[in-house]
Amino acid sequence: MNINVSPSYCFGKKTNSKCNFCAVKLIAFCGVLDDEDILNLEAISNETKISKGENIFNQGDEVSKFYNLRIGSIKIYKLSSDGRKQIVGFLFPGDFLGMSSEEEYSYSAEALEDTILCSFSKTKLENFFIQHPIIEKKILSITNQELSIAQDQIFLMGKYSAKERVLKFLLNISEQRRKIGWVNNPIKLSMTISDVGNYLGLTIETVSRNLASLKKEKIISEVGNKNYFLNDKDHIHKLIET
Amino acid sequence: MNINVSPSYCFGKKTNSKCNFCAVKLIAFCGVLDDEDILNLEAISNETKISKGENIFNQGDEVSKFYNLRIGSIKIYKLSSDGRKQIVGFLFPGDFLGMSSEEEYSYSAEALEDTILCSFSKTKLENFFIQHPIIEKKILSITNQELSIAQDQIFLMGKYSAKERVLKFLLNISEQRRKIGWVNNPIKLSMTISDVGNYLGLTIETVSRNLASLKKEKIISEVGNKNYFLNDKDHIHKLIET
DNA sequence: AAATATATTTGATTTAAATCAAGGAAATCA
DNA sequence: TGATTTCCTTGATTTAAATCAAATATATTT
Repeated sequence: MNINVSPSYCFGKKTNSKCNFCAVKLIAFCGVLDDEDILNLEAISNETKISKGENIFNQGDEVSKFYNLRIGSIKIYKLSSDGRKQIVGFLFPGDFLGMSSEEEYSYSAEALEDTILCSFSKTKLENFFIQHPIIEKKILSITNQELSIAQDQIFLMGKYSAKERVLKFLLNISEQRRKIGWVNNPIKLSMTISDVGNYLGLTIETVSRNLASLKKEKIISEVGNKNYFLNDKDHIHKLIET
Repeated sequence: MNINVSPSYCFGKKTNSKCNFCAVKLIAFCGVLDDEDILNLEAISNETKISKGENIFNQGDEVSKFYNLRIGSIKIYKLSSDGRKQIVGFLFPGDFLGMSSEEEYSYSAEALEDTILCSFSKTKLENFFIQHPIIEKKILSITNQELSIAQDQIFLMGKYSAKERVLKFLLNISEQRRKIGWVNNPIKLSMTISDVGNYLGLTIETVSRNLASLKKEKIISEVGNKNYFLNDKDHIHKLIET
């Protein structure tokens, strides 16, 4: 006998709430809200689907919406007027994006795979912040975390060798997966080697060569295309001092 | 006849307020408060003097205080366990520091010259935030600005040549001086060339050589020790696309 | 003001990673 | 399914910046 527990058969307040069944509920900014407030937040949220390769917004566009990444992954990058491009971060389920200190988005955001986001009108979410200071506090905490990650990236680019950068990148992805409760070894990469290189301040060739060399040294294994297994995490952590 | 306008001879509410005579009042986080609230903030603030070369706090220390830089300048840096050091930012009058997403400071802060800060107990300032949401909003805006600056630095380290980095650094310092209403050309540097190199991901020698080459090309002039004049800002902006 | 220490410049040489080049593997499309 | 495009790997060569080395300038201490 099967007991049907699908949302439409449930009774009570939560019946119509998508948020209560959301996979990233506990790790996203909205996770600090109680059931009642989350319904109020849901009332001002929309679902946005973005196909692989499409942009969510572009650097310089007026900030009109904030987003929460639900399914998929995103690269955020900056462009200079002479056409140089630098990826400044990768975003994964649960991550918040779109906030800026300026009126315009300070970077572009592109989906690395078919992606689903919650979108919020900037003004509506800012009003929600006023009614729910706990959310603004959470956003501040998230922004401080992002700042810390960016500073770690500055460290990496200033002080790490190519091989250390590649290995640290794999460790970071693994750690991120662990944080959101996913399998964190092996890790299947959603970005291209070209994206990895761009992010790490290296060329494609250098990343490829260093991945090859890490495989040869049995520090990592490739267990399927762009699916990497970190063989001895303790040993790897000793290779990369933090 | 002289009219004495020194604080102690003034009448009314503002008489005992140091904040009302503070040089960075308008550019610092506290600038969003009205005269009454600024007195309440002053009540929980203390003055901290730090000598050149001394640390305000160290990476890993428990966060107990937040600071606002009043006079002087600061370098913030990260250390790895194997002793590598990377400067991740320079701070100037009006800048806020000490906030972290963790319980510990995520970087160390050292005074580049004799420095005076306003210090606030973490808990007292956090309580003040609850009473004055406008302040927390301002701090969020400042943190987003810092994040943007960090992302620009990632761009610089990933895509700029040594000469571009050095020139961009001088432009950034000049722009920062303009923002706080200081003379922004020439600019006297408070940090060593070694600090500049560390921050830019270059060696001392490379910075020195590139400064020499910029001088030879008449793009900049040194008008006193570590005091640089940017000769044609429009031209320089064309050299560094943003 | 001299002595010492620290910071900066300039030159010679090395090197890690970039660039140039070409073949092979995946992914996407018709 | 095969064709086409995009992505990745590996090798040869170049190069920008690091390293090594030594002299000079500036700052600090006695």
